[in-house]
Amino acid sequence: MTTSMQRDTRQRRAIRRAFERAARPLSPDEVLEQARRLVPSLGRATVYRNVKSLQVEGWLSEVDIPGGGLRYELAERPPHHYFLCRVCKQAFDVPGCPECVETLGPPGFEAEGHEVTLHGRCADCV
Amino acid sequence: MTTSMQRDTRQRRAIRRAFERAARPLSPDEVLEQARRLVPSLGRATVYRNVKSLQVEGWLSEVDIPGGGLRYELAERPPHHYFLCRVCKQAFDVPGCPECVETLGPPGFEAEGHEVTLHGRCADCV
DNA sequence: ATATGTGCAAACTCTTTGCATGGAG
DNA sequence: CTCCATGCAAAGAGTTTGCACATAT
Repeated sequence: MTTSMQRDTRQRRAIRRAFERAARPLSPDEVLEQARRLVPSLGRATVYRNVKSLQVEGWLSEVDIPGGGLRYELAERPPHHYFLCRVCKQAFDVPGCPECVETLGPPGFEAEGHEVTLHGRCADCV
Repeated sequence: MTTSMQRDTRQRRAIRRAFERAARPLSPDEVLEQARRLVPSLGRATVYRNVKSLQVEGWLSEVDIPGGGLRYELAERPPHHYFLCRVCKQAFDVPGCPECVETLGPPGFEAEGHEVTLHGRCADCV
């Protein structure tokens, strides 16, 4: 079981760098592609392991976008939602959060959180 | 390529029955379990093929719930959203749809639709 | 020096596809 | 009787894990 990841390796630095440079949530493949520019020999499993451990440390948060698979982004950001482009398949941040949402739950259900995802075409794909 | 499915088989009837009886979106495994009560020999691939073709016919619609994988439900229902219970992993319908949501998109982005998912504990798991 | 992280390959989960057989029409 | 749909098993996508070797400390 891998949860600690205390050592500062080239691979781990390259993965962190990818997120610091990205303005949007990244999929594991996007992280691999970006980080391989710095460490070409980087393996897929290392990306998965580091993304998982950076999550446990609270540095990354997981974003599950309907129809878009898993993504990750810096955890420090204020609560917000996502826009998935159906043309280029990239995910973007949407600032703000409609307060009204959690009151929708059926009676007797206890809502602890919510996700809102828009989909359509991004500014570059319109 | 399977898209037509014009014959009325025992398997297909059992799969339709499962959805007609369900009050909530069903995962492929839930469909298999329900439909096997009527046709024990039913195979997984048949569920996937029929669910796909019932979708193409417009009888089912696909529901992709963050953290909950793919589900399907009768297409006839009015637009609504979902509640995923983190304890029993079942998905439930949430009536209504906050109008405010699609205006959130960044400028230049064209939103064509949206999903809203609540998560927490359902009435049975509170 | 030594324990931890990496890279590869195999295992796993979920879904799709190829093919011979069973059954709807 | 003729094709189409089924069931099985193998193949794919995405993710996780076991193990020997490399390397940060």
